[in-house]
Amino acid sequence: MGRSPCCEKEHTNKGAWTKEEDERLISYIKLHGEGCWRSLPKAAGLLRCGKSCRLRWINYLRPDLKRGNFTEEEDELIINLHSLLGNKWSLIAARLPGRTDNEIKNYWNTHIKRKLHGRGIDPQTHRPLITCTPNKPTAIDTLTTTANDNVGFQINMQKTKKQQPPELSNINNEKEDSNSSSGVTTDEVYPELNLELSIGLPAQQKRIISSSCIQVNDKFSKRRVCLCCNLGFQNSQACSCKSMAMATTNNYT
DNA sequence: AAAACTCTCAACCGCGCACAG
DNA sequence: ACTGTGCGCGGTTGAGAGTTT
Repeated sequence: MGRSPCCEKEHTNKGAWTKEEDERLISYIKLHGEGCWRSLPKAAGLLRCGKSCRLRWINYLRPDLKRGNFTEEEDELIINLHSLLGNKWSLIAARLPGRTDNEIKNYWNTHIKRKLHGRGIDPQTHRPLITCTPNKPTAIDTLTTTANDNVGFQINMQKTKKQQPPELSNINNEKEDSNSSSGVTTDEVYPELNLELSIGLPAQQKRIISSSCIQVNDKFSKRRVCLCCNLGFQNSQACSCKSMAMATTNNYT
């Protein structure tokens, strides 16, 4: 059956917005308010997809947007929030008035990542890099990131009703401490932050065997897979599983 | 001067979730 | 319980600006 398209693509403009389109959108939203994005383009006389209108408004035309460079304080706030929330750009943006998720995401990818690498910190894990060269993450870093992000932790964020601020619960102190390179918690630096977060083990599907080994239970088989071995680090310092066989997809039931 | 290369960021795309019927 | 619709999110792309050769 498939999903119905969000708009009739053959009758919509794409690419950069013109001044006239911006003005139409602004004046329509000033008159009628936000919302009902699907029907907005037609009502506003725009040959645009509703999603495109929403994005243009939220990321560029909204009057409360703070344009211009990020301050040092904003930088540090983003870094701290990212260490707690990961790539949850909308949650991060919700705590930076006047900034959009898209803006923060772009800023993260173009500036902050580099900044953290310069400090010797892995931007994904917020842990010190184990580097061969000063600024580049190694395969081991990638491995650690993969294991921690995808297998080791599952971040549970309780979703709430629309339009309400997200409710996250119970910051895991252990994680926070390990991520805080200065030893100062986010609570101390940003007491006004309400970051409720809980972290738990992932459900049944995958289980950590050792730091680099995961157990994968899928509908075909149960098997152990060593990420180190798969990346060619078997029998090295990076790999402690001492079992090349684990790198294969042999069943381990 | 211009070609090649790099960087930035606005915009697009596809997916998942919530909700109404 | 199921299905369709709309919205919002995160990842990715690509045009254009800036820089280097």
